[in-house]
Amino acid sequence: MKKLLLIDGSSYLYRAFHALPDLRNKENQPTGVIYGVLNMLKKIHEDYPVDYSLCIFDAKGKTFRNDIYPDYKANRPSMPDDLARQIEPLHDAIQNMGWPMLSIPGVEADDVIGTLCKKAKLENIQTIISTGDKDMAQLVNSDCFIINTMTNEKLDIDGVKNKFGVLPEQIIDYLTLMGDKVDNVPGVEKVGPKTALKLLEEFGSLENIISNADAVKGSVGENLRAAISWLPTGKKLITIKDDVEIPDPITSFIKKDANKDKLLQIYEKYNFYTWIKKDFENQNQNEKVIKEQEQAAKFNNKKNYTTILTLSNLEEWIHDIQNKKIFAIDTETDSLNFIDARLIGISLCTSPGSACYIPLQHLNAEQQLNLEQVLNLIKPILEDPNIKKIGQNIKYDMHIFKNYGIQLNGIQHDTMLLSYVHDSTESHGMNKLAEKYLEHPCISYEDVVGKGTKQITFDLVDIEAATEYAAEDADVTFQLFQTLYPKINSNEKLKYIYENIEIPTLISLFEIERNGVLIDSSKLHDQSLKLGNKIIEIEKEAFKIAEQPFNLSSPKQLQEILFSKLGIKPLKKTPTGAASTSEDVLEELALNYPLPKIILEHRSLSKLKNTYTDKLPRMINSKTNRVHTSYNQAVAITGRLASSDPNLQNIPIRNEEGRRVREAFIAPKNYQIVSCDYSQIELRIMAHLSCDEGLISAFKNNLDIHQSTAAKIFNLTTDDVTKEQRRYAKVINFGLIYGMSTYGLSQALNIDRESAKNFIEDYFIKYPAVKNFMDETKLLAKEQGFIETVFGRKLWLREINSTNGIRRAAAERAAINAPMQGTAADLIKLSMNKIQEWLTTNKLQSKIIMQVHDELVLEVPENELSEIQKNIPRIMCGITELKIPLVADLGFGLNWEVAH
DNA sequence: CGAACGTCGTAC
DNA sequence: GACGTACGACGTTCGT
Repeated sequence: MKKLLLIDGSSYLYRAFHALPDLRNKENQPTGVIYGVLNMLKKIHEDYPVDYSLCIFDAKGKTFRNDIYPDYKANRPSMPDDLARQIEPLHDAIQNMGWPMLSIPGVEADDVIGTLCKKAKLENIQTIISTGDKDMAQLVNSDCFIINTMTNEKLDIDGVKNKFGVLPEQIIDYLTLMGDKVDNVPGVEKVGPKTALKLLEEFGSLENIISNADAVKGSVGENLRAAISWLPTGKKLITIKDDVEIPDPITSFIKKDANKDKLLQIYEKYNFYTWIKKDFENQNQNEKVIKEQEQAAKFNNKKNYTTILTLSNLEEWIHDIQNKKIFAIDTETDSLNFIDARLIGISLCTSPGSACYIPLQHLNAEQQLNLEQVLNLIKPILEDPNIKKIGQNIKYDMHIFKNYGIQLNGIQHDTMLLSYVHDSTESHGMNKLAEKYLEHPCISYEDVVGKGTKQITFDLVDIEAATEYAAEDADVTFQLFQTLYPKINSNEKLKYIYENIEIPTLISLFEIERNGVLIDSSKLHDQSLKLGNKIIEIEKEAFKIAEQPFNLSSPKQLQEILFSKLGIKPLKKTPTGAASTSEDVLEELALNYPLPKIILEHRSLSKLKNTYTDKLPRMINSKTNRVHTSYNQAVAITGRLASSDPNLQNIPIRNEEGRRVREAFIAPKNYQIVSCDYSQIELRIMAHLSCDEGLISAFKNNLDIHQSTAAKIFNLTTDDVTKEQRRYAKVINFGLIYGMSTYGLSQALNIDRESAKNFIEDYFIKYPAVKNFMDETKLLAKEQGFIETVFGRKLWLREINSTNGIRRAAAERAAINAPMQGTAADLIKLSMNKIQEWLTTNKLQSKIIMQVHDELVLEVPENELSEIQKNIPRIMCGITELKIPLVADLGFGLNWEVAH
């Protein structure tokens, strides 16, 4: 049976107008309805593939219903101008999409639909009506059902019966009794759904009700009798016509090819950039292929695992690897600290299911090959760039081999990074990946070495168990690669991110981590002593005020002292309902009480001491005398790096005392610390993404962006901007990047919400494209479930359509922030890789020693300083072309504090 | 005694 | 609930 889809375009119009934000293009023309209706049309066509389809709109002017009843729809306000202006362009767009469209004067869209519905049934064609209008329920029959696109509710005969309690053929009578407020059609006074249903159940039809009107008791009966003369007219108004003159046969309602040139023009004119990408770059194909592969993948459970105990066996494996030229590798060690870790064993896998484990430094082993001998034999294949390696977090294995003088070359794939690029929001641990993609539960590390106090190091694991565990790791890595790589390889953008950003970043990070940072531990030690003394003084003072000793770092005890003992009123609650003692609360309380101020001081000092001045010296490696942080490349969902053990990306800078920690990040003798950071990188990216002319010109003219923003929103010349006004503008600028609300801004600026709201409104008036960018980003995220960075990194936002408002709002903020934070992350990774490559090819002694999101820190021999000064900013600024210039500021000195 | 959680604070 | 992304210190609670 052929199918016909009839779309009530007019009901779409109003829905799009009210449901969507006031989107506008660059000429300030409203575009939300055009976007919304097209979007709904795209979706319905996708969800209901049919043979024929037609989109019907109401024609302009009066209809036959006005002749019957002059007050028909008389209560309707005339169409808002912003909506009316979008109708022509919308019709134009629909026609260029190739979708058949129709409007017939003198009747409503409903009547056209009703007529076609009847025609279709006669021609044995099934009809699907897409509308939100309940009146259409009268059209439902065994070959016709209604789909409400908004609610996804399907109304067939049973659906109508369930929803209204009456059959489709009774709907006209039912509605006639109730009347229709929206269309200004009266019914029987005081009769609503319940009463109408009851009457129909009793008498079956309107005619029967009328002829039995005298039998109806009470006020319902009175009202009914009063309405009798009206009801036939009401029925005429509510009945959808089925005999409209329609020029074309149903068989002519076939989708034509889209006029791509025109469509592209339209998309450009109305700023539907996301559709330009979607409709003109064919990525749907890829996604289908990926889905198929996903279903095919399962763990190959052959598990042919061998322990290598003889040289001849080892040589066979090496030979096999030389032939295959690609293999998975994993190392077992006795420590997570990559500098100190000793190599306990190596596992290799050359094809699914067959893997080996080479025990090297197991204690209590009956038999085991000699470490040096094995390393000498496999060194050539490990260092051969033409023999490709696959690993899971292979940066770690690179370090382990480096500890034995082996440079792991030919790094082709890292399954952790494949997973990260594929979907950064998932976890990328090997066991999780194996479960997800191979449906294979791995032996867990804890199963092998135990946990807690009973945990042993890997060298104490017996070789049989070690083989089962370690060989499986290599096997799983190989199989994960086989499953994951096609997902990346089939998508141009993700392939770019993986091959041109993440894999090279892995290598750069290996170098940076290996280089380490020189720390002046005696300086930090001095600072710790001073801080310790101050902290003791402060504690004494606090005890005096509280009239008792207590733990100043215990929020719970502090709550007790402040809010019970001293009787101070709590200002805020924590998410769990306890009285908050957070900084902003204490700050406010400090205006009236002495203790909060002391607590704040204590918090600040003990944070410094515990987290930095005490911790950093302890992290100095005794072999290298340097601090080697770990950069985790696969935790931050936006594409940023994260640093840990120790975290070098949150060293204090914002106040004097904290800043002094940076003085302990020093250059070796005859070296300088060089710091080069991108200026206002995220705001620049916002300017690029939003195409806002005001922002772009500010950056092109190299203005102080916060000052320039202040001048705009306060209507001043830049010279007249006060420091306070600049501060406000700065908070707004940063708030925007984070999707800050009026509440957030009011808190940050300590102003009332009304003023905060005004600030944001003023901002958006002055920077309209920014507003538009944010609305469109949110819409796009809702529509496709993810957003992309400029370079095509994909970030999924699964909560974006959550029914939980709080979660949804959080996802919306994340959606706004992600393209900016993520693009910035892409940029600095690209720069870092290029700089690392440039240093290597030019055989410079300078080393990158840290990355802090928008900043690269280097250790530079004095004789290379001028070359570094010249080239690092050059590379960073030229890494890509955006609509705004990139600016990188460089500083240098004997320590990081001076350099930055 | 350690794991898990809550709260707070540091960076960009 | 309210500003995005991280890491980590400390205290508390809970279960072994």
